[in-house]
Amino acid sequence: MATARKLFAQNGFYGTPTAKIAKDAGVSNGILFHYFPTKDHLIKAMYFDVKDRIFDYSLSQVYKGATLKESIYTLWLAAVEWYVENPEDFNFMLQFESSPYYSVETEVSHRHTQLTIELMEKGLEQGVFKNIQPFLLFQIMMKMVETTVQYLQLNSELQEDFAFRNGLFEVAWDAVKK
Amino acid sequence: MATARKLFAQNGFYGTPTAKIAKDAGVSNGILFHYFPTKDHLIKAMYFDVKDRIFDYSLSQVYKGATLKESIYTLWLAAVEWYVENPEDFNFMLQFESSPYYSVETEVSHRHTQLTIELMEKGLEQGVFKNIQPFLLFQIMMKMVETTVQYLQLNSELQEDFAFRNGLFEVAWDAVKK
Amino acid sequence: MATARKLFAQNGFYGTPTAKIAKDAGVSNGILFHYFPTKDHLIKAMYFDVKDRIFDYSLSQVYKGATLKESIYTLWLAAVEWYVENPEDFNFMLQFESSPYYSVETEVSHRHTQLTIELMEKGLEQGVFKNIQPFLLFQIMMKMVETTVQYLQLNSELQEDFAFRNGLFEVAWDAVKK
Amino acid sequence: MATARKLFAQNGFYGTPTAKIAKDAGVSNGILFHYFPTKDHLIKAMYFDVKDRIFDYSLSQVYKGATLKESIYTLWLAAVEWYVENPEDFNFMLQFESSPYYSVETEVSHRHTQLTIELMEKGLEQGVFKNIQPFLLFQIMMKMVETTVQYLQLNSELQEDFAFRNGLFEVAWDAVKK
DNA sequence: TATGAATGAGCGTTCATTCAT
DNA sequence: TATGAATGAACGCTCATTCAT
Repeated sequence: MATARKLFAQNGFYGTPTAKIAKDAGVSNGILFHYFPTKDHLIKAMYFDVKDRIFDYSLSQVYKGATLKESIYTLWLAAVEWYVENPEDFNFMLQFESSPYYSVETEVSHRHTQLTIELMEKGLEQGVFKNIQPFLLFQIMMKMVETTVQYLQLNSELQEDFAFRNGLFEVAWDAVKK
Repeated sequence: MATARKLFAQNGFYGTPTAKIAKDAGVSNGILFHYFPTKDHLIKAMYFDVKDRIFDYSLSQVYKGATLKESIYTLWLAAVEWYVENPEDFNFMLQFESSPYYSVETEVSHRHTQLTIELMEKGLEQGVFKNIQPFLLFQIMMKMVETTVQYLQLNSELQEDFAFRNGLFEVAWDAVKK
Repeated sequence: MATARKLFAQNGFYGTPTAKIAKDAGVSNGILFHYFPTKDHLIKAMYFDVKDRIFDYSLSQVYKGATLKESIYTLWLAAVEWYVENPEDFNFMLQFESSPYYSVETEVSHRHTQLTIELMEKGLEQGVFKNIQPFLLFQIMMKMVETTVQYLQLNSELQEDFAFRNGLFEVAWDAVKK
Repeated sequence: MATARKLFAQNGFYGTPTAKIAKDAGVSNGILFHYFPTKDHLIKAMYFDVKDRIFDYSLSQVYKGATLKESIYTLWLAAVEWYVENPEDFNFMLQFESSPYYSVETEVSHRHTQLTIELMEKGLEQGVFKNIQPFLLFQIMMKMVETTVQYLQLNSELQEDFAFRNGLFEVAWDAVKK
């Protein structure tokens, strides 16, 4: 999957033959299909793998006793940082989410999405957010992650500029806060 | 191009053979390559075509004497409306922008982008926006268009709800305003 | 189809790659699938082609005013001769009829089968045949064709021995006659 | 071999991967090649296995002191009955005999074939058969077995109709008798 | 400007067979 | 004797592109 990630990032799903994935990974062509019955299965499995790793990283960043805004900030920043550190993951998700493989159901089923949506619901209860469905709030926040990461990729000198990131979190926060 | 748009929306760039485009369009396989030397040329031409049509529609909506916020609102709403009315255009752009065909240079070269960025610069001069580069402001606004259209596609009963759209414009506006 | 016939006879359906058929036929790999959407379509088309050619040859041999036995003899002998002259056709049919492609419905639908069965029905009406369903009578006769051709292939010195063939027709005739 | 027989009957030699045979038999993929060095060896071994079992069954049916016709009848009927009871064996033989695996030499080498041919030779000596080589007489009889079994498979309501079978033996007998 | 047959490189997948354990 | 992961050649089929007409 690591090899596939790299190649997909470089050439896209369709520009990457399974044979090349196997070759670059130093294994035989056939064995790929022993673990993933089809290329589509591989791609879907990679989606969950990325989501899982981001989720694990995010959990490692949150701490007990944080306020709601702090928690959301931590999750938001964790996603940004993960994608900046792992641009292949970012590129993969971008492709995946605008491909026929993606569905909202799949996304919502993941714990990372569920956790974030729960925080949105809490914010709605506390009256800190605009009156918008929690899934849409989630989407808005995540699109800001996307925008931020894309901009940081184009302007790599800003990648160490924490004030910049924090500024963009405030953009996201101002968007959803009442 | 209309046939290609429909097929690309249904099956993606890679899932749509040129032969099928030609067949569905009622022309011969060969003639497609008379007008577009390669499939890539077709795709790029379609990108500019969508952009052009959105731009024309947007211009038809703005009016002299509008305030800055009104102008931006008009442009923002025109994009949302266009994509809601022409979901194939939306689907096409989504695919295009996360494909290897897309580049920032291409996007910036278009008059639609340039016009919007000029408005962002004006807002910065007037001190109504946060201190963020105009291209990034543009991106944030456009991502909110994307988010809005996607949400409207999933919840089609909201497509006639103008208050909903206006509310989401305020979300976008709050994001960027100082 | 002629090239396919030759290769199928040598190596069987499964031992003959479509690429080899194309190459031996002096055409490109791809064009094969322009005329036959799949290898299976090619195989089925070849079945009807063989049947058609045997039928045409058989019709050219029968003559007006022949008695029932003469007519059946002519048909039987035409089949034997055709297969002896065209061993690839014979080999193809042998493979086809014991493959999943074959079905009784397909066979019965062909004019060659229908014509032969009609003669069997006439024989039943005239009381010259044993009381056996006409399709089974047809099968018995055809199996004797098969047996005869196989034996002639193994003993090629008999291929010019018309007395031998006639003798085997009498075997077939004795089998079904009352 | 029992599992292979079932799968070959359903999907043919080429439609049945060795992996599936092993899996359905509840053993590992590799062990198959411990007992049969190649798939071809398995198929050939299965051929002899079917022949052996038919031979054993046939011998259990013949009795001392039978006339020549009775002996032949018993052998013929034993073959028909075996194949009706064991359609997978029949299907297997049909495929095998029209495959590149089959050769006359292999067939003649089997005791079942030899025994039957000996009876044909005895009949020729006694002057009850037409003047035809014994191997060809054998083939004619066996083709009638084939025809009979195929017809019984298509018309299963006839499977208990012993008069029908006997009638078809008479067809076979009339074919070869002088 | 138009047709559609022809090309051929390339791809996803299969599967008999091997091999380390 | 047994496992099942690993191999890699091979195959059916696709499809962007070319070309004769």
